[in-house]
Amino acid sequence: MPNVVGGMAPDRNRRRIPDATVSRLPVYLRILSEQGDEGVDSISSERLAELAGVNAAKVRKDLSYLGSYGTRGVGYEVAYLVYQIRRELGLTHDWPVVIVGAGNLGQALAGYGGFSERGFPVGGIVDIDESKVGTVLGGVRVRHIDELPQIVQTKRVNIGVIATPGAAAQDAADRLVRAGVTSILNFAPTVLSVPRGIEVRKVDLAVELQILSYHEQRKAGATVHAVPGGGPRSATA
Amino acid sequence: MPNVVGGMAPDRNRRRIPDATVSRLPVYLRILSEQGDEGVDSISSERLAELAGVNAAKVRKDLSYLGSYGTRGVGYEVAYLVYQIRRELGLTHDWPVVIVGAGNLGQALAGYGGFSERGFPVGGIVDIDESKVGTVLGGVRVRHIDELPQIVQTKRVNIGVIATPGAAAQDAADRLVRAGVTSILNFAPTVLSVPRGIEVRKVDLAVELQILSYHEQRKAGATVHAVPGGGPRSATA
DNA sequence: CGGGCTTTGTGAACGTGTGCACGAATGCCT
DNA sequence: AGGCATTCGTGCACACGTTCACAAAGCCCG
Repeated sequence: MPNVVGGMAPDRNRRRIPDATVSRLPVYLRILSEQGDEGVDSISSERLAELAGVNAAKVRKDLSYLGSYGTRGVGYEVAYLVYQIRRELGLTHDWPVVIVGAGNLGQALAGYGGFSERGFPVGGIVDIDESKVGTVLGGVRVRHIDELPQIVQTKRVNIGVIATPGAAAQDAADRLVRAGVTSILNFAPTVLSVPRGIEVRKVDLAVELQILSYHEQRKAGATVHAVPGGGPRSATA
Repeated sequence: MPNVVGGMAPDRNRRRIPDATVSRLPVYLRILSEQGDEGVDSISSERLAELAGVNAAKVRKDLSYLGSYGTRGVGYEVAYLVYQIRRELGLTHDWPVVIVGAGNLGQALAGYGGFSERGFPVGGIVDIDESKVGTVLGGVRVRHIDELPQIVQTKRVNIGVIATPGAAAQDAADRLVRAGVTSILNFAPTVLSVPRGIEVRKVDLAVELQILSYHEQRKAGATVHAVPGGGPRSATA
């Protein structure tokens, strides 16, 4: 593991990478992979920044956390950067995921090929509804949620995806945690409560749309000056 | 309740709400709506914070931006807060959306009822593939992408949803902007370049999974204990 | 009616993230 | 070989976000 770079403290550098940086590394990775495929083998922070839609200094600072060095006056070697980022993100091997919920979203996720393609093969899909069990989605048979522990163990699954209705999400999370999953990607519009050490990320469609709505409303409000009924008419209690 | 805030500047309070706060308001709104449905009519910042999984002081500061005041010693009136947040987020009327891309994801989005339910009815779905045109998804007929301007105009659409493959996303964005859309929700793994004033939000499955992967990899590296399913079986370098 | 209890609203401290600006390192050209 | 152009790495200042801590404001009870 210590691929020592000279006399500097080797692993000391591998300490905490800021969250903001971690969330940008996948973007850099995708761009660098594309550039690599196109035959580009060296890239400057400025070019990468342009492609990623961020500031060049930010790119350099982000990359500096990797301990992966570029060459001054030249830039970064694309292949080496790709390797470093993949390594830091833990993408040197596959992470099978298990999907809970075989409804609309679960089906779409299972059918979406980009999952396994990017190193996250669907190790299983489960649903609580007996009538869904047995159907095949994206080449994977839907199994009953009670089989979750078994799936997680045999397939060495660390990541669970919750694609249930909101009301069922907490139960799904509990089951996932009990089965041994330590990271959860939650598509349900619910705040999950999980034990310490379990990583949860939320993708909430409604929240995103409502944020956009806020900005739209703001634009509209700036234009329209005299809004009829501008104040709260009554408490409506 | 004296909801008429006497001498204070009324609309002066409509200053910029911090981004971080805007992104939490939808969460508060959902929780408050649920609480309201359950008959709760007053709630403290502490309780709301617990349900939202955040700090109580943060809740109070967030709500203070609304200019909507609680009652000291008591808490916030649920119905009034709901009204205020909905108003601030621009949710007092519907925002029809148009979906670009009738593939796997587009179909799932169209079929997902929660869209219209939450005030974002699907005003149209378009695809560039002639063979998809005419099929019906979630009660909406797929039309050709060339009809985008017409759909946007007649349905008064401000928000576009990109559900295309990555390679087609920039073109979709360009078409949406040309058609008059000013907010975009992008599901494609691509950094979009859009004119100033166009709001873009990104939902990237791969990025989320890779962030989780990072944390998993980190855990595995820190605690190397031989629990089955606990760590990466081999580094596979 | 006043004291005590509760809970808000917010100033201030702290932590995180961003962007500039510049020294340092490297390659290239003469 | 030396100078020049380029680009990285990073110290620093600033902006933004979070959390604490406490005074102010209201309710309740005796």
